[in-house]
Amino acid sequence: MDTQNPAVDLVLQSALLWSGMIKKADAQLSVHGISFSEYCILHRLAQAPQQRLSRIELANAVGLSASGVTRLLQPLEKMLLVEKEQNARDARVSLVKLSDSGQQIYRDAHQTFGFFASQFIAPLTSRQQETLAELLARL
Amino acid sequence: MDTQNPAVDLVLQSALLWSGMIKKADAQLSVHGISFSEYCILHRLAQAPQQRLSRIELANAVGLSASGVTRLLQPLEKMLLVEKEQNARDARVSLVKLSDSGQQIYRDAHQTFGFFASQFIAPLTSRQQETLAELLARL
DNA sequence: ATAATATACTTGCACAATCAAGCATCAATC
DNA sequence: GATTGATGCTTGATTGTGCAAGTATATTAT
Repeated sequence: MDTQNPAVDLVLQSALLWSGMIKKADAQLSVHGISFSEYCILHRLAQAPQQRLSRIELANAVGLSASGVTRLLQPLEKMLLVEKEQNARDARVSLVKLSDSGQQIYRDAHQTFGFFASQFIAPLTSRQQETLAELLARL
Repeated sequence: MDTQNPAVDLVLQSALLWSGMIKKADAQLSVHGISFSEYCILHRLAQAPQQRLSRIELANAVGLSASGVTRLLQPLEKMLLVEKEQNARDARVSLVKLSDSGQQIYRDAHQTFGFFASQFIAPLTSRQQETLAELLARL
């Protein structure tokens, strides 16, 4: 892992690292019956003001396209982890709300993922973890 | 972007950041007619000893499955950017070699990507870029 | 009020990537 | 030297995701 351009190496190294991370996370989360993307959705919803977000907000929050979110939500709705609601002010938006069972699944999955994430960054000291977070936040 | 578990936030933030990066890189590289994954393949080949790697080595280098590499190489072979060779010692392995035109395309794409990567990490000072690379290398 | 534009989705189609299964070849053991 | 197991790769079926186009609603300009 070394060449002419250090910026290229840094970026390629990172892409490889995080694609591997997602695969491992997927494996861990599969015991809860959800994928990494689905976990991201639940996580954002759980953090949101009323456990409620529009599909577009969700798309931005998890880095997917609008259609990606539409399709990702279909199974979650069928599993009843998530409910569809309307926005009184704007009939275009279709709000997504975390259901009670959704919250339960999320709590379990969050513990699994939290443990995984901690292990993943464990090679760094707390100090280094902070530094990393700060540096990434600037990009 | 803030919750209970800093490890979770760090990891989710990173995943989002790098998935966005790949999309932007794809857009930049499209002027050369190749995707980010294809650029990664060409890049690894260009760096390799004889511009030659087995498909498995390639898969590990770019973080894809073996079948992913097989399918990714098909268009590259048709475009004649890459050639199939045999390994005298082991008839199972099918080596991939960067062709002359492949090198040409790679050089162009590499310039584009190098510029993009530099811009991408430009918000950090050189010192910070080094720190980031070191931290990521530990993960 | 009407028209023009923009936003929030959804759907059809295409493509990328995976896994599981299979084939060919090599390596190790008996 | 035959069998057993591992490795390298390809193919079929499936899944995830995106883009382009379409619909419905909202907003802005006229």
